[in-house]
Amino acid sequence: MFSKFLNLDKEKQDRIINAAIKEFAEKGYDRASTNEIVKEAGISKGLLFHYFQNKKQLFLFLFDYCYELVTDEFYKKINLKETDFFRRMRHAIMIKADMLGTYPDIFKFIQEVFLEESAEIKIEFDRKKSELTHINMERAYEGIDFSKFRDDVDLTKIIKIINWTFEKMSDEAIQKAKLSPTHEINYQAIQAEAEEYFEVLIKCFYK
Amino acid sequence: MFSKFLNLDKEKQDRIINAAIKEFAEKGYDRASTNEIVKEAGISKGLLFHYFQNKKQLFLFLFDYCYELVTDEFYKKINLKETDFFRRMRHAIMIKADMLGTYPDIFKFIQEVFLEESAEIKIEFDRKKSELTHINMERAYEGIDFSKFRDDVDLTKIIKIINWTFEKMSDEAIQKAKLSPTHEINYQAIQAEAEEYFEVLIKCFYK
Amino acid sequence: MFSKFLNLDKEKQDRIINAAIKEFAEKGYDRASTNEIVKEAGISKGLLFHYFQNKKQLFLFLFDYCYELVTDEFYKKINLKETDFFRRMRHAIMIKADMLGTYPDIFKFIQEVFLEESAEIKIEFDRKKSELTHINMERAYEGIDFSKFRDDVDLTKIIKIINWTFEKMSDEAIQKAKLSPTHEINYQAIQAEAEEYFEVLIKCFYK
Amino acid sequence: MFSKFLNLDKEKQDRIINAAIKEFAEKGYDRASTNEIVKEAGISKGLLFHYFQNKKQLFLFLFDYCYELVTDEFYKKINLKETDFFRRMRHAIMIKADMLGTYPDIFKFIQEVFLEESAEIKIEFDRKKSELTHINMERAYEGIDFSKFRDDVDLTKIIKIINWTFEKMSDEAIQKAKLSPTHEINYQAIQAEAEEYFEVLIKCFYK
DNA sequence: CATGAATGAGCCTTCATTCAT
DNA sequence: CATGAATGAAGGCTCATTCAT
Repeated sequence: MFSKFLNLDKEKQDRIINAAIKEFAEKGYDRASTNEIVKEAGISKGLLFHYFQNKKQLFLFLFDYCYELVTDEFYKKINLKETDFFRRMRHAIMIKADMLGTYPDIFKFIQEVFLEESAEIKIEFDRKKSELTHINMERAYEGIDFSKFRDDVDLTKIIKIINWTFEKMSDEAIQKAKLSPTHEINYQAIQAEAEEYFEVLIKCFYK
Repeated sequence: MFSKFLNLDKEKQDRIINAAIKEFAEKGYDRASTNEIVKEAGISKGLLFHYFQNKKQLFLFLFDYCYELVTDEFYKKINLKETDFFRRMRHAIMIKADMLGTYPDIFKFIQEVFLEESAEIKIEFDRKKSELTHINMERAYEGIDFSKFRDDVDLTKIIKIINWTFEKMSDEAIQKAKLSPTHEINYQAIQAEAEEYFEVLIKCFYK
Repeated sequence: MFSKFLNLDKEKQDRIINAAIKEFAEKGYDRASTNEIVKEAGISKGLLFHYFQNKKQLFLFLFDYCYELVTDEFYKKINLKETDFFRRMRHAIMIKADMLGTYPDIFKFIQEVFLEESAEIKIEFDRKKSELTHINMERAYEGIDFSKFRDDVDLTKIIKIINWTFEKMSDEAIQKAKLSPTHEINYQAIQAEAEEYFEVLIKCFYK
Repeated sequence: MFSKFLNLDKEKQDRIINAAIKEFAEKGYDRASTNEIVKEAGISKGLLFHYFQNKKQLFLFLFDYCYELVTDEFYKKINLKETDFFRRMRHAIMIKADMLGTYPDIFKFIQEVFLEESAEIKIEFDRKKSELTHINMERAYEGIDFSKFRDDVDLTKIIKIINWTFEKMSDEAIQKAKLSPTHEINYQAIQAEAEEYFEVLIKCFYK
């Protein structure tokens, strides 16, 4: 599919990828301009469409690229030896926060993908997005000691509730950041808040 | 502000409102075309801008319109005499599911508003959206008997977790519907799933 | 032609005239909006077109109105007993400067008329404009003692040169004002400069 | 800035330039339609904005283009060896009259620029225009023998008066032409009139 | 492989003018 | 007289995509 592009020298690939991610992250799918992308990447109009048939394909490629990059990085860092659910989750959250600092554009792009409702894009992405969500946390449960959870209720439901809690918590943090004057996310505050939720969840869901 | 428009005969108002809601719901703010709206509404280009100064104002009006309609309807139906948290919530979910069937475009539009990231719209809407979210459920807690909840953990956190759980559950249902061939939401299945979560939550969060 | 309009009560007439002059003065013929005029005048769209068939007729009416007002005022004030050409001219310049302070919109409007090149307006106004120019100064020569001018050259040419000199001088002053930050015309400086030109012209053109 | 455009083959450049100059000359900045320009030039809508970011930039380019063309041509033809002020000026006027015949649209466009009051254009052009005015004649004074002028009055004022005289004379000629049925300028008549003014000015301003 | 000129439909918005009330 | 809803052509401009070179 994108083999032509992948045969390019890495430096040019990166220039194009970064330019495209930045533009999509900033403006969203519809408003993103291929013109701006080629200008930023320093390549010609035609070339972009030579490698990626059209805007949609480019977006699709970028999504897969980011998906892989983020997931790889995450699993390289996560400690699968830690068997306590909450300690593992705490670590995962810290890793995510860290990556958000290292690859802000990529995260903004991914966030953009999740918010993107552009009709042209929606259907084919919805499956991908739900996959990614599942992986985001659930794949990370390898080796977890689930026996600590109370066993009078359905474990999978508890896990879902916990995940949803932290997803919503981070959504709220992003939302709050958007309303603040600096638009900056206060990671320390999030961490602190997360700890408080950890406490509640442990009390209610552990034996 | 929109007094000119509101003095129109109801039938024409509705034609315009419905056409606009449909277009925005389908395509999102950026891609929605005022051309399509006037064509669907059967009015002239100029008239739309006679009533609503510009696209943004139209969107704003529509948001307020839908907000009011949905909220009014909801509070007319909800039984504030029911003091049990989970029974009240069960009722609220049923009402919402009902309204989703009655006003599908309006709900799609509201959902669109919440996903909307168009730079032109974002800032002024973010506040409105967060207000609406708060109201959506929290205003509905009037008269609730909170003494039933365990008191070894922060009550507000529990409430948040519960709300988030049902929000995410319904998000997932919508998501699932979009991936199905008919795009139809299976309300019965949702109801059943909700009951299962109710059970878990009651067990864990009530005394 | 405009008898319908002239039968209105004076107050309404004035509201309309002032609103229209202001709009045309500010934006020029093309960019001036009849919408703004009716809004400012507090009348309905239809009424404006009831009195003045269309935008062009309104502009024409306004021109005649301003022309008359300015000329009347000027001849009321000018002292025709003064027979010395330059003293008379000095007085005329002072009167004009005065009126510019009293009726800034009207003067801006007249200036606008002179600069207006809008194809729709041009032809029918060119004659009027050249008439007005002639009157502006030349009608004011009644009773002037032209015997003071040297008689080895054509008197009419001298008069033209003198008029042109002061016209261009004031054009330059307006131009200079436009380039300054405050956009304000420095009348004292103009007066002073005029005196210097008077001196030159008297030396060269009087016997 | 306009390098894209300047790399085009000359023939297409000319088609665009001529179409644009003609449209602006005829209708003025505001009323000029980019639609008309592309139609006349036989190019697509997009292409015009590919070369010139927007209408204003196009106008700016055209101004510089005309300015250069006219000035270059003028200084190629003027004889700087002639030291007599009035003989030099007579020559300059003849050259200008000549050029007006060769490039009527360009001159109409330049005249248009000078009359242009469109708010969008005004500020950035006012400086340019005043520069051009200064150059128009004053740069042409190199090597002039000013000792022939009477020295009991300020020389710079005399020069101004002379320039203004010929500027106004030519304005009047253009004005007269516009009122005539054929719209044609009678160069012979202008020449003759100019000679008469020369006589007056020489008598009054030379020693 | 690479360029960037060229396309043209589509975008939102403005506007003078008309006409039923 | 007076209103203001209604019209629809025209405005400047953007954009993904194509194609001759």
